[in-house]
Amino acid sequence: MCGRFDLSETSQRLRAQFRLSVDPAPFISDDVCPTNWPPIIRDLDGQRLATPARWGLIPWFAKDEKVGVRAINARAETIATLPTFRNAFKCRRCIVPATAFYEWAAIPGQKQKRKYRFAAASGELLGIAGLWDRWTRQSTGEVVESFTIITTEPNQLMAPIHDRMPAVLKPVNYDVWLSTDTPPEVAGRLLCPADEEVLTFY
DNA sequence: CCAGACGTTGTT
DNA sequence: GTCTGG
DNA sequence: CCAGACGTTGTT
DNA sequence: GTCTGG
Repeated sequence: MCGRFDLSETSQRLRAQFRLSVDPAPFISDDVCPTNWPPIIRDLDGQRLATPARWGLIPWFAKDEKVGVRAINARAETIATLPTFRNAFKCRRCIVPATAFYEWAAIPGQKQKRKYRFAAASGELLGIAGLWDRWTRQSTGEVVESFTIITTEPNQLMAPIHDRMPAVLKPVNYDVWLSTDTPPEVAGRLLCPADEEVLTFY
């Protein structure tokens, strides 16, 4: 699973690595949590932009935003059919940029879990597959954009630590993942566990 | 038919 | 123990 | 995901 | 909005 990550990059670096149309607003945190508003990457009106969204997807049909706290992750295996995610999977895919993500594992005999940090072996940013949605608060008309991180099976590096991992996209697939012209069944094939050599951890 | 849920993870 | 907030 | 709280009353 | 459970 993925419940915390690190995003500590300059706007210029974000723009370069994801070929954004403009520099995004600065955002730095080595401890991004659910309900925070990190930037997510989308293709909007022909531009590739990184703009803030709330972590924890609130489905457009939800009556209250509390629904979002339960949807910080979405299983790759079920996004095509679950009501909360299926429309987003068809036409609202995004990339969550991250310097690293964290996983925790219990250590036998110890009370506190150990935290592991996973980063790209290349030193570049990770592009994690996500879905987003737009929700309107009935009482005020306020529009809230939110997102979830897609998880998949662990690769061999992750397996000893955890039974799920975020779906890390290959840079060569960024365009296809973000394009609304890509059919969901094609997009779904991009959500496989990362190759072992892509990540390092400590 | 209406009412209520709509999710993942880890842990038991 | 379990829920809420970040 | 973890950290921190863990309440009631009356009013909208 | 749409599905599930009663």
